[in-house]
Amino acid sequence: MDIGPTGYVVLGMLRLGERTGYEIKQLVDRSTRFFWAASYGQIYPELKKLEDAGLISGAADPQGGRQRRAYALTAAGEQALEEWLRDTSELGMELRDPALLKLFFADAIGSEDAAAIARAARERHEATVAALEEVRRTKPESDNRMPATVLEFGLDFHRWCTERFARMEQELKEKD
Amino acid sequence: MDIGPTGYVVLGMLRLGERTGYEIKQLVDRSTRFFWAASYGQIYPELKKLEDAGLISGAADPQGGRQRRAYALTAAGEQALEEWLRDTSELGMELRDPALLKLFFADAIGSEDAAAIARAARERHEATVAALEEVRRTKPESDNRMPATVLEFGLDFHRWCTERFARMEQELKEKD
DNA sequence: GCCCTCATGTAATAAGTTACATGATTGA
DNA sequence: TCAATCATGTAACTTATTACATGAGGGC
Repeated sequence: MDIGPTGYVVLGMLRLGERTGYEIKQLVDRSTRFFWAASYGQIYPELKKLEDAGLISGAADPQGGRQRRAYALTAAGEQALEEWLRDTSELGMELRDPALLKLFFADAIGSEDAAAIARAARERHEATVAALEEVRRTKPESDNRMPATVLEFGLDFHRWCTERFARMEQELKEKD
Repeated sequence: MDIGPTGYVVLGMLRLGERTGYEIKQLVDRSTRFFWAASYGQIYPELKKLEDAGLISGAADPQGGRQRRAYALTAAGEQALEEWLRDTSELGMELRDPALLKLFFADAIGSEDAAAIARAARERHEATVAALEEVRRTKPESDNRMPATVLEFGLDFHRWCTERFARMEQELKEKD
């Protein structure tokens, strides 16, 4: 059996402590989402698969009449996670940006319209910066420092994009 | 019927002149690939779909006994392309980076191993910069300036990533 | 003769999103 | 009481990749 990156997201989140599928989704949404998203449609089946493989173990943990199943990393799961972390052979960043795609073809429209694409892209990155700053503001303390390190990378990344798109916007307006 | 971004890639490539599916794939691989990839498995079915919708028109154009079908943009196709280009409502950049994902969980491994992830990521971006510089070097002349504008963005982008990952690598090594 | 490029296409598979169904608890 | 949140799960769908099959032309 082989685990995809999304499986390791689950493993990684469980390394920080026992969690339910629901909690994993919450965590993903305010942390890895910006460079690796995951939906319920992936998380729940993945939990089942990982348990079958013995990498995690789940236990019913109802709160009142509300059903709840919390999972914990097994020793095998911890080992699988660490092995994956140490493998640097597949680290290709994948970018999908409809804004760059439209700009690529934007000779078909006026440079004012092209500038509007750059402006909209800039605004999106500004919004992401604001969202990440909010995440940083409300982040719980922890002895794990890497999440914060990656968060700073994300902030710098979207700030850079903001500025670069702003520059492109200006250049497109000038060449009118 | 609605067209996805990949359909517009086809439309956009055809706006530059008559092309076969094979040629579109070549073009994509040395231009939009860095922010929007497309495989034969998408391109050929998409060509059929777009022709059925009347946005492009194909004509058999065999070279000797070698079969060949060249497509051209119709007036309706040109209009559809321009409408899509002017719509700035869906410009969300999607990033998927296994390197950032691993770094996020890298508290589970030593900071030397974490630094190795950052180093590998940096090397990948360096390779991409080299690839893009090669593309720039061998680019044909054209009156369309936007492809070059986007290429410069891509170069700056991967250069920035190179430096930022290098910085992270250093910081991880220092905090040993 | 053989390999590479040109050229078209499909089938199987993988990956992921969206929408829905279900139901309990909590707080206003 | 009503909305929001907690909680689990699946089915349908979309999107895209990989691998394969097929075959002609050009250059060594």
